[in-house]
Amino acid sequence: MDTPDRPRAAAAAGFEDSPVFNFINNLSPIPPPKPLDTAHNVQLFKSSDLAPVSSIFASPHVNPAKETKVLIRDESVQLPQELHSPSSVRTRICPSGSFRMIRCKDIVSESCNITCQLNEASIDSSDHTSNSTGQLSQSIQDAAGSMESNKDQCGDGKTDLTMSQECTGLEGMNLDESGLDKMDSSHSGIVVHENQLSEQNNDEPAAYNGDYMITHQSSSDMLTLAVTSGTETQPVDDTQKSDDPYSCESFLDDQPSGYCAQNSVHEPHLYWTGAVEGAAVAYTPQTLPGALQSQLMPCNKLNEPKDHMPTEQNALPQHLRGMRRRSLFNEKAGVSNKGVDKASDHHPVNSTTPKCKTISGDNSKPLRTPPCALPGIGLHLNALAAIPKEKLEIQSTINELSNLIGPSGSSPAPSEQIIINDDFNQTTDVATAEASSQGSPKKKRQKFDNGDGTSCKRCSCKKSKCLKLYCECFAAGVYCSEPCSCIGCLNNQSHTETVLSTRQQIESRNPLAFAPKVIHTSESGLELGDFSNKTPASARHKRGCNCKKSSCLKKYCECFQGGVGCSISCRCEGCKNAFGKREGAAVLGIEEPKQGLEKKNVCVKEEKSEIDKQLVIYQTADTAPAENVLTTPSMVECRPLACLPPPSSKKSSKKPRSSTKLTGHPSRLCNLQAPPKTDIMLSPFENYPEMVLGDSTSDILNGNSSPQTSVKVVSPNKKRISPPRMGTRLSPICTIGRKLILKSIPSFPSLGGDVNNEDPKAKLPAP
DNA sequence: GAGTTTGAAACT
DNA sequence: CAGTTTCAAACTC
Repeated sequence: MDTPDRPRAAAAAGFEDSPVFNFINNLSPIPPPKPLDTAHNVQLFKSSDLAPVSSIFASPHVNPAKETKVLIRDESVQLPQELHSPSSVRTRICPSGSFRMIRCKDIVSESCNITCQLNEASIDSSDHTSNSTGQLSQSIQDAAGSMESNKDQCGDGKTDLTMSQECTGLEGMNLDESGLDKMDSSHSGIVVHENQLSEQNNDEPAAYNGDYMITHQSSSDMLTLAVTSGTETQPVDDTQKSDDPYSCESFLDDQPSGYCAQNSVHEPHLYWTGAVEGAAVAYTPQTLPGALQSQLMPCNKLNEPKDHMPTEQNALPQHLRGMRRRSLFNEKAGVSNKGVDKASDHHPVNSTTPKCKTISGDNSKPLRTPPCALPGIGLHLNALAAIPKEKLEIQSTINELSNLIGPSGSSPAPSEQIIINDDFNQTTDVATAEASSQGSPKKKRQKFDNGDGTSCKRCSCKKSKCLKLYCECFAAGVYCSEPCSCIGCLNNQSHTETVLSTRQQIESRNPLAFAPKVIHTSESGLELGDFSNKTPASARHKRGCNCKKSSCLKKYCECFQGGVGCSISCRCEGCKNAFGKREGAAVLGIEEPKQGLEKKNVCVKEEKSEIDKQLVIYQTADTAPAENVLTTPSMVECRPLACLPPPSSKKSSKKPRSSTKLTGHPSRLCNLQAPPKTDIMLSPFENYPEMVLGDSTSDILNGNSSPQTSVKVVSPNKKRISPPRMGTRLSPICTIGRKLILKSIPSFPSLGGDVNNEDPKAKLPAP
């Protein structure tokens, strides 16, 4: 299977001659994932192995569905983390259906969550562990076997447990992905691995990575499920996800049914679900970042180098690894923190979170979810930033490989990845910006934001008792923790019921209230797709901002804070959002603030220069910033597009946007807007996931099913992929990859069935 | 660290 | 649904 694929890819890419290609051939005997359609892969993967596809896709509403979707995407990205992060662990679904709160535990966990979720969703919602294990056991075993074999390859010499694990994990990841999304898997998987590796070993030679990747791919086909399962059930590595002392601490695992609230990551269901999802999103980027980053990174040239995991990590026990990841995630947030993060990076333990107590189980202030949680959107960025150049390079190499390989198997994935990357870039940009901005003094407030708001936050609530959206912690679906300086805080474990009830109330008012504010995913692509094929940045502000004085150049602006450009849905005035002006709206003639587009139009260019400057500053400030710069341009280009389709609009205020989009893109929008809340479980987050994943999935699906998507596929450049980014780094390769991918994409029928876009949610029965 | 600004969230 | 108030973060000094 694989070998042929690779060759194909290589051939397609014309890399046959390339040493890399040769190397790959040599290294990876194992066939890459089937060329199955990415979508199919996903389905296959899940359906056949894990759970019925229908379950996954079918029910957008249900967390599972969403999760699955998310997972799908995330998997590619996140999986790697899972591998690393034991803590990550699994999301548990609280039998009770209660919410699960995410604790700071770590971003890692989040990422894990994703995986877990996927697993759960696909496999079994009920008992992830037991079930998954049972089902997965075989796959796992297989995977293990393959992995071992791979390990050798991977090992290059470095067969550390971590490595092996990673390899396994990676493989698993890949496999999963392959199963799910080959598309992503190829790249993402690889990337992720690299990232992971990089994390562990910053210095890891590219070669190693390459090997790794290669193995990946090769093995990926086989192991797909196994890995996943491994991640959850197994701990193969870390596994233990929860087991990891660090990772989730008792919360995750221990949490009895009741509220899992404490459970950090895993259970995202309600309350937390959102957070989790968000996290996923956010993290995704991080995790994804691996893949994405790799792609993006290369393109963007993230500078951050060293932050990633120190070589030490290799030696580090799994636990530590988990920590690392966390730290990475945190990094994201931490990126903002910068210096600190960097330091932390080296030492996973520290790194992650001072704020988020990773380990401590203080009741007084529950751990917060690290940036993790949300992420949505944000965290990822950090991760990206954190990624060392080396990694980038590696990634590039990987990309090449992936391109070669990927194409054969999963074209779509790349596109998605790319998209994701874009998102990440944005996020990263934001993060970097934030970091730069936060710079020194503000650190007090530093939150580990993902952008989505999922990150670990510190609130200072005085009157809201941390039970309102004013409270970032609450909004992020995390309990307040020590870092918080809140007064009269009820957002803690001891008031779980109150928290949940409050949350429900808020959700009842606004189902998307807890959804990440910014969606990084490719949604835009879909949405954009509606408008036009050209989708620029994937990330979009869910609701849109209403900035008047900040010109969308400050954190006051959610869009800016989220690292995304303003969209049509925004009602901002004098928008100068460096990540993308609302200009598009103006162009579209959609909503323009009173001030008028004219101004914007006129000023836009000038502003751009300013923005660019800012971006540059950010970049300079942070290592990663380079991305920003790179991205910005793309962003700029994209902007208009981005503006076009606001991903989702909350039901509440911003009518026009949502309406417009909705009409245009019922499928996604519907999901977003009308979150199907069947249950509490469904919580807004569900929507979010859909949003996030949905994008990817939907996109994929759409590609298959809907012409729009197809369009996307056809013209990747326009849509998701932001040329600039691509160009920045990998350009050649990346582009090639894209092309290949794109070509392949059409083939994917995959999810279409599920996704179809239509509103899955309606279908979702709800668990 | 205190005070101001800002815009989202909440309320009417 | 629109307008106002409340709130806490973001920002400035």
